[in-house]
Formats: sequence, structure tokens, C-alpha cells
Amino acid sequence: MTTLGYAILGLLARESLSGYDLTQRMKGRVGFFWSARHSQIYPELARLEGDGFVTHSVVEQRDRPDKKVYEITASGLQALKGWITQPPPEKPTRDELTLKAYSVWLADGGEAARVFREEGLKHEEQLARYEEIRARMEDEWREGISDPGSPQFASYATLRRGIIHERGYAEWCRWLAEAVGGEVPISGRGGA
Amino acid sequence: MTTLGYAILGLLARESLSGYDLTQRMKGRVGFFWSARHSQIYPELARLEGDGFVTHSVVEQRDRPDKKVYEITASGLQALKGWITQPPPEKPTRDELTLKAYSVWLADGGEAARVFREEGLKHEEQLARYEEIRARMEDEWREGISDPGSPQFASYATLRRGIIHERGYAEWCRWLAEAVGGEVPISGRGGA
DNA sequence: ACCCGCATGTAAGTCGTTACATGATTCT
DNA sequence: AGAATCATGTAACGACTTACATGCGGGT
Repeated sequence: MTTLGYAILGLLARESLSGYDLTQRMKGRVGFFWSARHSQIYPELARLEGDGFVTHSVVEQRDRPDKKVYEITASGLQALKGWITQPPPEKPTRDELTLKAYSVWLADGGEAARVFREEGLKHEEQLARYEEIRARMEDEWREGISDPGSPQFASYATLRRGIIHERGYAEWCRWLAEAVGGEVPISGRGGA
Repeated sequence: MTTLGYAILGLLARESLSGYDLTQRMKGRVGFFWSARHSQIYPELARLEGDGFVTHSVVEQRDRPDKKVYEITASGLQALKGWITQPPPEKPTRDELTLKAYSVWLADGGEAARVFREEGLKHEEQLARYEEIRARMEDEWREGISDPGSPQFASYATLRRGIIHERGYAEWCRWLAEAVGGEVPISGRGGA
């Protein structure tokens, strides 16, 4: 069983979805630390069905093309449950920006500062988006969030991971940009 | 040019190394956010040499097998410099533990708490190792660290990234373990 | 007529891991 | 004699990306 398989089961455990719906949720989506394209999802769904972890039923639609809606089976739910509490295999971290930092001593200070400042901004923006979602969650799901047995709690947990990640990354970028370049441009030349 | 190619050039810009030496430095090593096995490194070195980014010379050794020592060329250094200040393509984050958290609402609270507590410990241990290295760096490289034009500074920068990463990850694991399980076992049953 | 969103697939290629393969030298 | 480290490669496989391919229905 692949990790992608469990990612799909994790979504189907919450609600039945078509391959297309799954693809939408896997598009680098908020709070969900995995991603996949439709070209990977459709074959994986076939494999999951072959293993008896999901079943599908065709839903006919008038105004749109028909779709196959996938549902998790008891066997699939069992497999998913078993996977959750198994310690994950540790995979080496690969981060291209940090790799660039490893060679930053060779670069022009100003240019390097610009890159790390820009990347820092991206993470700050993502952080802001996450904080907004968090505010909405804490507002709308007051009970769910405090109940570890609810999917809302789990969503909140992954979101928290995202917030901590972005906060730390942004902090590091800002520090490094400052250290290599120093001077922040007084007013931009109009570019991004 | 692949990212691995730049990772190798980044190491060779600091010192000339053999494929074997490169492999040692790529074994999930401290402060260096990339990794590769020898089976990937040797072919990549051949490719880099074909592109004129590195050259090698055979060094004969009496007490050990001979080795090919690779050196970065002017062209290789130029390519590396150009790469550093290019914004990296954003790649989707894939984190299996966070994915597990997304389905944690289905799991037994105690078992889940154990997993996240254990993972948290691993990150705390890695953090401790990083902090130790940092202390030594700050002690031994006092000048290098404050000079953005020195490789020591760059090493320190990647190490800082590692520290922030581990700190954030450990914090999240502790929070989640607490939230799902609560009670910490008074005394272990002897296991890890 | 053309583009966009919905909907589902296959094929080719890249990157990385695991396994296969060989050989020298040193230590026990 | 056998294990461990140094040293360099190739082959098979799996995961993921990009591109190819098709078709319906609605809006401009």
C-alpha cells in the first residue's frame, strides 16, 4: 500500500468523492500535507478498488458528465486505522531553498537577500491564509476542535502544523535576507 | 541541470572530493538539506563532467583503493552561482506524519498519543544534536559566521534552518500527543 | 464557434530507492 | 579466513510529473 493510497482513504473516510473531487482536494490544498495529480489518482483508485478498500457507483448527472463516486469499505477503513498509529518511515528532508543557502556565500549579497526576502514573503502570505482559516475554524467548529474523535479536530491539527511550518520558514528567510543583504529597498521599482 | 547536480557542485565549491566522500556527506548529514545515495551520485558526476562542470584526477593510494577526486571548474562555479539567486520552483510539501494526523480522529487516542510523542522525541533529539553543533560553530568559527561571504556562514545558515524546523516539529508533536492522548505513562515498560 | 469547467483516463519521462556486482586493503 | 571500510559502478523498480487524449455541457 502506498502513502497516496492512505491519503485517498483519509479523504474518503470523511465523505464519498469522485476522482475529480479527490483531485481538487489534492491540489496543494490547505491543511492537507500531501498532493497528487489526477493522472496518479485515477490509477490508484483502481488499485484500491482491486484490493477491496473502496467501491464505486456511477452517478448520472443531467447538466454535467456522469461521475464515479468512490466510497470507503469496512476493509479500507480498517487498513487506514491500522496505518495511522504506525511510525512513519523517516524520509530525508529535501529543501531546495536551504540547499541554495548552503552555497549562498558564493552569491552577490543583494541578489541573495532579494531571493530570501521574496521567499519569506510567500511564506508569510501562506501563514496569513492559514491564520484566517484557523480563525474561521475556531469560530465555527468550537466543539469539534476540542474533540479528538472528530474530523474537525484532525483538520485543525494539520492546519496547526502548517501554521508552525510557515511561521518558522518565514522567520528563517527574514533572518537570512537580513544577514546577507542588510539594506531593504526604500521603495520598490514597481516589480513584484 | 538537476538539483542533485547543484548539491554536488555546492560541496565541490568548498573542497575537492571523491564520489565516495560525496556519498558520506550526503548521508542525511547535518545542516545539509539534501541527500543522495552513491548509486545516484556516480552517474551524476559523470554527467557533470560531460557538461564540463567538474573534472577528475585519479589519486593513487597505498593503504587504500585508488580514487577519483572531482574538482569544480570555472564553468561549474558559474553555473552554481547563477542557480543560487534563482527563485526555487515551489514543490508540494509531502509529510506522512501530518497526513496521519489528518486521519487521527479514527485512531485510538492512546496509541496515537504514543506515536506522536515518539516522533516528537526524535525531533527533540535531532534538535539537541543541532544545538550542540551550533554551540561548537559559534565557539570555533566566531568570525566566519558573521561573514556572509564565507562557507562557514552558509553552513551556519542551513543549520539554523534545521534548528527552527526541528523546534517547530517537536512543538507540534508534543501538542498533538497531549491533545489526543493526555496521560503520559508514569514509567515505561522497558521498551524504546 | 470557441473556451471553460467537469470528468476520466493513458503514456512517456525523470528522480530516487533498493538491490546487484566487483574489488582492494586492513583488522581481528 | 572472514568481516569491515574504502571505492566505484549498473540494473530494476516505484513514485511522481508532464504531456497526450477524449468527450459532454454551458456560457460568451
